Amino acid sequence: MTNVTRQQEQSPSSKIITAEWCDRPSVQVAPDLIGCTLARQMADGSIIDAVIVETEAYAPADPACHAYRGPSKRNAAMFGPPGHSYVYLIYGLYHCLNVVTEPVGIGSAVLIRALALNTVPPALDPKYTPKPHRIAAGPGKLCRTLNIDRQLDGLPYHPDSGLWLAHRQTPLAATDIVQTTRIGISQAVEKPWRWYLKGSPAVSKKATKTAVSNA
DNA sequence: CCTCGGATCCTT
DNA sequence: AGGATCCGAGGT
Repeated sequence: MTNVTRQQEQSPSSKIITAEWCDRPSVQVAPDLIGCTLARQMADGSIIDAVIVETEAYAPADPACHAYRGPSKRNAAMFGPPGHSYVYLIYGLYHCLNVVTEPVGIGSAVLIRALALNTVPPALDPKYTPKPHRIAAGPGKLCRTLNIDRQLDGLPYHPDSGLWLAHRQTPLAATDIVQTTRIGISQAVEKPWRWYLKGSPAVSKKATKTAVSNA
């Protein structure tokens, strides 16, 4: 914890993202998160921080959204306060990390799909890292790299949680963000609710392949 | 209960 | 194109 405090003092330009900032529709928050920082304090106390380079929005009336059919044990965090996490298990072996948006009672969130790491974690199995810049290029991969699982479900994004968000340190032009359709879903496939940082080598594989729009 | 399939990823 | 591997949702 003292490490975290010191780190914040050293980087006054990295302003923490608040719950209020996340209290908007997910389709607004998702593109705004591109270029922002996700930070994670690991078990050994070290801090990994990374630039968010790919996001997807999931909305209350969206059939692809886990909250579409109302609250359940799994998706409870989506109906909780904005600026908290929603972490779930997918395909029995990967986890996915979301930022909850909109007020309590409204089920919406932004899926973090890919990160460009500023610091490379020391003890990561080399067999998972043939290419260092792709270590977090996908929603399941980034959770594996940052050691994120359901223990972190429903926590506020805050240094005290060991997981937090910070605003962009430099402005990003709208033309640097590409908007396309979402990945891996079978419902509402036409909604253009995926955004990624143009030219980033860390966007997920399918995203690079499917890349269209903007120019 | 039982079955189906999923906001994935890696290997054939 | 298929397997790993768990569990929630929805129907019987």
